[in-house]
Amino acid sequence: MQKTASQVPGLHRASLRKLHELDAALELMYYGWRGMTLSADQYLDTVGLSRPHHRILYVVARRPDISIGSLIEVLGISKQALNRPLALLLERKLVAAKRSPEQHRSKLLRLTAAGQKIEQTASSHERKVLRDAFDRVGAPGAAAWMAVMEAIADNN
Amino acid sequence: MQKTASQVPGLHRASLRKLHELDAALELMYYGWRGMTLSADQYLDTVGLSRPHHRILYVVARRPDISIGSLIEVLGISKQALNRPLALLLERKLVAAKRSPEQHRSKLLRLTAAGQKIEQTASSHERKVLRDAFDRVGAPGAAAWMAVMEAIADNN
DNA sequence: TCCTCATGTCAACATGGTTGACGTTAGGAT
DNA sequence: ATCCTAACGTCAACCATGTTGACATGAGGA
Repeated sequence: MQKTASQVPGLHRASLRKLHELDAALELMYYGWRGMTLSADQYLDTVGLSRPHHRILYVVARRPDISIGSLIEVLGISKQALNRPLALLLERKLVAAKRSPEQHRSKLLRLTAAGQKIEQTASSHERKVLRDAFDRVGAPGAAAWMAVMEAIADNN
Repeated sequence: MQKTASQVPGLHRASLRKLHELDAALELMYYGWRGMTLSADQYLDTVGLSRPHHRILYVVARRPDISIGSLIEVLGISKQALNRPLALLLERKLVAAKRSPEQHRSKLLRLTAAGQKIEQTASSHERKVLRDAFDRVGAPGAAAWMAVMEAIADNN
């Protein structure tokens, strides 16, 4: 025994001594990311996909007819890195590619019905975690959370 | 040209159509994590370390005399995965290991002065991002952020 | 003495990324 | 018509971070 910690180590919020006032917040960012993506990742695993596939599905769902080049730019990865996960999505017909009639150079990507379903299911797992948390603190708390996250995200 | 997006793709907050009310929040979690860790990762890179090394330094700083086994448990990785980054930290004398006099089986880990310095610098980069964000929304906003993140983290 | 715990270490593998190089295809300009 | 170039495809080599499995070592405890 002597497993005082969690059964799922690494997802457990370890009790570490706080050396600075903001250490708790720092750790919350880490565990928050984990907490939001955990159930979605578990679902994705059941359909043989993972986070990079979900990232592609998420973006394509919100930018129908996006080109490969734009997708690379939005995701911030190289075309070679995009190649494998996207090829799988195309092969499994979760994403469809067509060449536009006029701009025949570019490939335009769209989700198929099956792809939409998986994207919605995976993303809704993440949204549910957020919704439950927001419900607990009310609209003002949620707005404050958004404001803080925007400040952090735009840090650069 | 035609680079309407960022110079550092992937760190840029892409403008995606919002299919759901919580899409913005979902994306903020992603970009928030990036925003918090970006400058720390850049600093770590200058000293030849990366995120896993920082994770080790962070935990050991807050649990002096932690054993290898406990460290593995807190980090949630296998001993083999811990081995390489920890070996580097030991070799570079950022972490010191001693066997305890009574519990001679376990190795006890501590940061050296050099290790402490690097840990503090890296972590303070992350804390600065948080502090600036909290300053912008005030104490109540910061408290609300913490409450939401706790709810998300404890989702499981 | 022997079992077991804590640790170390090797090998094989998966995943998600990188750079570099090169090929194809099709518009657009001269 | 020809050539340049943009958008995409693809191969190879590599790196970092993780995984399991197997096995070795060293020291306490029964």
